[in-house]
Amino acid sequence: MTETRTALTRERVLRAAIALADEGGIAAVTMRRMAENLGAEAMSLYYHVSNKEDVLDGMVELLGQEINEITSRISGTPDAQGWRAVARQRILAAREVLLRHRWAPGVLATRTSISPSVAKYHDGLIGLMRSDGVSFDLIHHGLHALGSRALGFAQELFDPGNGPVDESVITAMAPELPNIAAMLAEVAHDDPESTLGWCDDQTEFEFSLDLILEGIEARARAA
Amino acid sequence: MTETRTALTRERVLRAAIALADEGGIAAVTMRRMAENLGAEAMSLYYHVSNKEDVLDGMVELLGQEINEITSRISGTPDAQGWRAVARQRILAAREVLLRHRWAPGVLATRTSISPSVAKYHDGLIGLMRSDGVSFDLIHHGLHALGSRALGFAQELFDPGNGPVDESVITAMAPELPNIAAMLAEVAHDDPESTLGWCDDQTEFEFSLDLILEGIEARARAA
DNA sequence: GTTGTAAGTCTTACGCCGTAAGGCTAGCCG
DNA sequence: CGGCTAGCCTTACGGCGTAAGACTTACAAC
Repeated sequence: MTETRTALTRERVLRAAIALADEGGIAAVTMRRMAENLGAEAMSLYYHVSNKEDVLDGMVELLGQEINEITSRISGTPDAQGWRAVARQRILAAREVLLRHRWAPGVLATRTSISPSVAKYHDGLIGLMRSDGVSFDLIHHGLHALGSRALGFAQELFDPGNGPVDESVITAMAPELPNIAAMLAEVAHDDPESTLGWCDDQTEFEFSLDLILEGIEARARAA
Repeated sequence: MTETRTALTRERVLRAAIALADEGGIAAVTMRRMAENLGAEAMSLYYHVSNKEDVLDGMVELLGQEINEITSRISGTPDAQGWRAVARQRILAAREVLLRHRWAPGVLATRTSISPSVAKYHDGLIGLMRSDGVSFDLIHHGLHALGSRALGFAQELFDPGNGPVDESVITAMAPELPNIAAMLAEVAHDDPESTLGWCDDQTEFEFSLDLILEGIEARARAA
């Protein structure tokens, strides 16, 4: 008569959250509803998840894993084609995942810490460009220009608020993120007196802005 | 002994909301706190504002006005300099306003309707480019590429969700927004069989992506 | 077999939130 | 004077995240 339910796990909790968000938007994700869908009580989730913010972090982490599973299969080493074609493919593949999880852009925009899987994704892009000879400095600016377009949508963390970049997160997992670590080592040293820490928002913004405005102008001239 | 307080108005309510958000982030904006800061009760606000969503809409509207007051003073007609220099100035000026209202990107991203003042701002940009001979088609793609960078930050409405663009909002105020109206008339007719309505997200995304990737590549070659 | 311990779950409760329903008050118009 | 309406308030409801702590099970040690 002992009705055995599948045991709760962090992953099951997060998958329940994602299922709810996929179906009803991020507002549909509440601790009570997650619990209900898992046949448990709201407070039981807190054993596997520290709070709701942790749930959102976890959703992003799983999302990143889903993206990496797909994009890692897109030729890590560009053969005949240069980095740009490969990057394009990966970004458009990531976009397809995002299109299945409409809640993701909004949630990504509110994260204050870096998701390991999302970091890994960017690490792959950096490695791709680097292997084709692009300088870390340009890669760095370029990723800012792409912004969240690198993840398949157009949205940028404009409001990090969290002060200087927490490099410890990156350096701690340097073995996993060799390219980010290498870039950080070089670019950070190149510009030690930056007013806003590693990434000067204003500088990055103007770089991107000019890149785009010039691109439009060039196309206008061509027409 | 009748203690006369300043009367509540929609504008005072919205300004209270903005003040709260400026100070404590968007989460600090609650009906009760707004009322308290105004020396009133929460439910009294509902006479001047239909609900909280309306408050957020109103905050964006005032923000747009603040931006327009500044950017409208930046040479509407480019003289010696081309459209690009003027657009750059306007966008960086808008950015400064955004930097004073850190809550704005996140709130803008969640709006489902178009704010008149923000529409007016974009109308100005369109007019600027058009007056310099850029085609509406290219302007249209270009604004998508800029995304929310046109407003001074980097974030794009990826998830309109609201289906096809509600053109009635635009056409209703065509006298106020001559350039948007003109662009819409031309571009919409140009591409009647677009699968996703007026703005094909995928097309726009790829246009922007290629613009940026090519720009990075060009700079890499130049280095 | 009994007991101790820890993991996992649940109960209860608190203070927030947005807002529905409707009451009070003051000024204006007939 | 009586009624109307604009403007503000009171009360209350159902939702939220989660703190505090009690219960239940499983298993190890004796």
